[in-house]
Amino acid sequence: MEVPDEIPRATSAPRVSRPRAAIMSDVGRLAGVSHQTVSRVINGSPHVRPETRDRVLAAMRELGYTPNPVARALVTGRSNTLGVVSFDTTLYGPASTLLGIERAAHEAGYFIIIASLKALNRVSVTDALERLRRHSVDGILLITPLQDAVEALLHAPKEIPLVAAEAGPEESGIPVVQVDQLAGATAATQHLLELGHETVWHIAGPPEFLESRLRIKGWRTSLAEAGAPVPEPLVGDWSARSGYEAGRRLGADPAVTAIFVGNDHMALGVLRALHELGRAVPDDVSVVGFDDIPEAGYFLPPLTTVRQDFDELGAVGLRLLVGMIEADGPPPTVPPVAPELVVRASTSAPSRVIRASTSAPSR
Amino acid sequence: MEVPDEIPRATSAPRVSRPRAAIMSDVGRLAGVSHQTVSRVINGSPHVRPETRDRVLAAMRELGYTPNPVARALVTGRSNTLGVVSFDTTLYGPASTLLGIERAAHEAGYFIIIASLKALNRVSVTDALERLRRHSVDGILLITPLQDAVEALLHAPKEIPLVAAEAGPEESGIPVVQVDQLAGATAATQHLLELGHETVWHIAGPPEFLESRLRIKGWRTSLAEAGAPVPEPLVGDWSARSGYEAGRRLGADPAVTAIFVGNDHMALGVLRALHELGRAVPDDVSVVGFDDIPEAGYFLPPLTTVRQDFDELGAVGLRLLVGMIEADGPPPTVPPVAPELVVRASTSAPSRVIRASTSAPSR
DNA sequence: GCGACCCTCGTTAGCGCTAACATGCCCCCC
DNA sequence: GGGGGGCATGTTAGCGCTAACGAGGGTCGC
Repeated sequence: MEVPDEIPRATSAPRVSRPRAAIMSDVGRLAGVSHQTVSRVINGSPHVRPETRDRVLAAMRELGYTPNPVARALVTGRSNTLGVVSFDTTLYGPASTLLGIERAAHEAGYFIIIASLKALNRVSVTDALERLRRHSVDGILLITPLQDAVEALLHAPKEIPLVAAEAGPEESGIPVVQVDQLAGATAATQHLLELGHETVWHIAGPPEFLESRLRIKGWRTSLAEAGAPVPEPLVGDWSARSGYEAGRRLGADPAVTAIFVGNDHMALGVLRALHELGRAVPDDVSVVGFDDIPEAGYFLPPLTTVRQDFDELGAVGLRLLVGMIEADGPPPTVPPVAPELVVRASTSAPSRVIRASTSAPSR
Repeated sequence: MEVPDEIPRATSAPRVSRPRAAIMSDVGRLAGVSHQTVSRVINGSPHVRPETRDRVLAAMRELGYTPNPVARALVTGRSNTLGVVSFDTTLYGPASTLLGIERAAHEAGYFIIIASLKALNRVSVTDALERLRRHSVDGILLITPLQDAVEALLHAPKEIPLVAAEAGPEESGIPVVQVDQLAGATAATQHLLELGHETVWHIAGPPEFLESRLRIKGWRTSLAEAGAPVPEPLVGDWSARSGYEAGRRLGADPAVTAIFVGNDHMALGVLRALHELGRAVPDDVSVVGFDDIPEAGYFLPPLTTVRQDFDELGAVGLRLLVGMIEADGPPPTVPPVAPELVVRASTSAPSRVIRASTSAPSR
């Protein structure tokens, strides 16, 4: 090995790695081969004699050598790094998806580099894509639940593999992974309808979110198919606070006996509003949420909700992306991840049906 | 400009960037200077005539040139990328801290590359550090709330700037940013004591977590200082479920009138357990949480809790790290982020004090 | 028995950039 | 007015790696 000399430097700058890390030629020298042969061993070339390979491997071990990914990226244009464009938010969905992505990336041997955006619009998404591309990521995964982002994707560069998560229909030609929102909303609405409720009210998420629209659509369709009246949906912003406010309004109307809420956090606010109004859940009003956050089972009462497996979603997205990168073929279409209705204690048959000012026993 | 030729390739592999991205020499050629001058312009060297600079800038714009960060990283060893070692979990604290880090990194012009770990132990942390280092990150931020991780840090490489978040005392000589756990636990406990409770029970987080220990310590000290009896703390795992179980046990004891819970999620479980046991909150039992998650204000009843500004914590940590990288000096000591007691509706004076089997009015 | 061919290596040339030195050139001073 | 000293630039040499080609030696065929 080289002398790990301790030459006192004139500059006080703490030079990185005093015992400078071994490079390929060091390994080659120690193993008595050229650096190129070392490269062959590392990249699993078949044209290396087994005993040479062993010598190289031993030398690598002895020197504690690991290849420099940056140098490799410079020449190959590949970096074993994936970009994730994420909407800057604490929202449960994107955060959990990110987690699933990370986990799967780690398993697939990729690093994740994150570009988190304050706003999701055409300019910011395009910019993030470009920055990531310049960092020579091998592919990019987008967590882009907003309509505006979809528009940016229409003009996305074609040279780099892209996968969008939670990004709605494949208008952009970019492969999409998503949870089946329609199925989820339908399951929630039908559950309430089957319980005997005359109709189901809805507190939706912000209209910019594709999920909001899809859930509204699923809810509305189910209602229409059942011949139930379709009330005007209220709109929240996913927060418990907005759910609380919507809950106060809805709870004041005695005709309301069943509410399908756009997510669990808003549902929590609804629960509190209903409690304050003296409306018992589920006896007076049934409530269904969406997401199945880990706490949902501990609400008062435990919340019936639609489970979205974000972790799985992220993993599916990542595997699709890695597949596109490594197989280099056309992206396969991935079926949406199925949501699951989790029935707990916030829903029951209506004890009575009150319409406007008329009250009558149900059925 | 070169001819962006469309030579049909023998290989069917979709070669990246057909109209190959401009490089420095392209810009130089167009501006009539050498590539080195372009480099000078980019790096803000003062030794460039203003009109030359303008010509170069114009050429860059015309070609849509952006420097290749990988090539730059190879030669400088710096990449404008920061590594984050994060405990693989959905825990609110680490997740929020990560978010704060991202936000601040973006502002500081850095990318974040994440190494998320399944387990936090010496081997995994050391390995993550090494992998990140090889990717030539400029610095590493660790979100390592576990004791085991601290031990790994003791043997961390010294060549690369490191900052630990939520990592307890600076045993390792690595600068740490954290929320003042002792102050938070003290505030919670004293609040309950001042309300007139004889003592305060505690449901702690897992003992591997440094925060758990610190909060126990703060709680215990406050109790001791007030001359209040110190009950044995129960132990949960941060989940609502574990809080529920601990709550069932504690709630069954009529002597328990005040509980300081290690985090809000467990507090939610406690609230449900108490509700099931017919113990009113706050009339029969007061409950204080920790974290102030966004939903805490919508629990039934709204939860009194200790607010930790994780977002700020992440930002502070990142700024410290960037400071270390760019100033190259010794890391300044950063004061812990102050927690804040948020009083809501889950705490009140005890309506009566019941000791073991004796009942007597409070004071 | 000799050319064709494959296997196993080595040598060379970059990837796109920055660092270090070299080169003119103008200005200024004694 | 000639040399020293900036200034603005160009030239060269890498960073550590892979790709492309080349070379030596053995094997096989006819």
